[in-house]
Amino acid sequence: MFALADCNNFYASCHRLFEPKYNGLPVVVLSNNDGCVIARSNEAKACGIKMGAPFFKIQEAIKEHNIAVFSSHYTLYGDISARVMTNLARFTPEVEVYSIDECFLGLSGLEKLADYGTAIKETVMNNTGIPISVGIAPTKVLAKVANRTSKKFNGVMVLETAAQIADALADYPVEDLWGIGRQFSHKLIKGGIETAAQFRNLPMDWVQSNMTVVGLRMWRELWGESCIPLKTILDPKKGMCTSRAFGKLTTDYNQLKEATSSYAARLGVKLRRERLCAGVISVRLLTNKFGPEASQAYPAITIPLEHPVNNTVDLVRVALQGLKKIYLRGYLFQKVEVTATGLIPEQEVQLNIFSDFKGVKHDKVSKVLDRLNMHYGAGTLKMAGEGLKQQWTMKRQFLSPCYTTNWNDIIKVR
DNA sequence: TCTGGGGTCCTAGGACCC
DNA sequence: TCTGGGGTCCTAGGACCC
Repeated sequence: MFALADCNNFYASCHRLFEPKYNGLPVVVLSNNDGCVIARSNEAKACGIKMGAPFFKIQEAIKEHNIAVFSSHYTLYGDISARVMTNLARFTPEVEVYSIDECFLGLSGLEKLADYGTAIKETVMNNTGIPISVGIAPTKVLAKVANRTSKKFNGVMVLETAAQIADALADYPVEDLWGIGRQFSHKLIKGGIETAAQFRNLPMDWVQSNMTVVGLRMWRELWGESCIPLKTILDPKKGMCTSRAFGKLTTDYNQLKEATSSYAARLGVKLRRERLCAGVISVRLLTNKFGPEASQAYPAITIPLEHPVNNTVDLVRVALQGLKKIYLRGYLFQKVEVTATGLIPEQEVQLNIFSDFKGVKHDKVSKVLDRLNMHYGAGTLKMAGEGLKQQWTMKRQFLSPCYTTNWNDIIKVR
């Protein structure tokens, strides 16, 4: 049996944890650049605020219902997530942290599953203050169904017998199944398939040929056959990307240079943290996709490196070479993406007989950079090319204090 | 004015091998 | 008139996830 533990309205709950005056009131959390809604408290959902709604389109509702608004704050969520996961790991050695707010648990050999689920839920609430829901079932796809259904009741649901499963699937919307996205749900609903039960009754061949082996796996899981194992060991990463929309669109080459340098440097920090080196760097510029057709451009370049690296100096240099080649005058760019692929572990990097790699010095500089920034705070020391004014940085108008990452913001208890 | 960021997996098709 | 059979590797594109 599998359990899926899922934090309720996670980002909104994180903010409430430090500002309990918002308990019971509508709260929304915005995406980067305060672009759109990515988390809502139950009260905000009840006000009709939709997931993904652009912030500028819901101003009236915000005012009308007096909804509290927060910019997203990922360091905070990361810290709270770690607390939740640590508590979940006390219940079983079989743990798969599936996302920042979700965790699969292997519950093989256990009895009284409903009681166990309740114990998990209450422990996490007591120890972290974060409300969670627990769904328990023989497969991961069914555990997802159980979890989602549980939110309508008391937050714990076990689907074990064939009758319980059939009952839960009977009116479960097909588009809410794990693995059914926009495209497939559209196709299915057009064909009259609206519930999970109807989907499960489709012939296997149809599912296989229309939805590939991925769809078939999901279909089998709905019949109780476990096809998606618990992943307790993380796969090595295949790619790593830093991409962020600017606070303001720009045509200015110098601003793009600053942003590209800054994103490449950030990528370096992420690579070094995981002790990986990049063999290939890609850079892409993007215009605002909501703008008129004629103003669109997505120039990109992929640059194989002679020598895999993770030091900031080399990464920034290569990324800027790429930018120079792809830059187009006259387009209003909204975003730059810097991606690392061909990742290999640091200690497996081979010297290339034909390259005159002189990165050893740069590697040392990066180590010093990381140490200083760790001690004095991110951004204390950076490359000159990242710029001082940084007019392109993202908008975060409703940022909460850094309760868990800045001594000055730590919460005071009287 | 304003519309997120970071990933995974699968398939088809082309280039290449013997 | 007719033009093999098996592979691997890579990339682009499309689907999905939170």
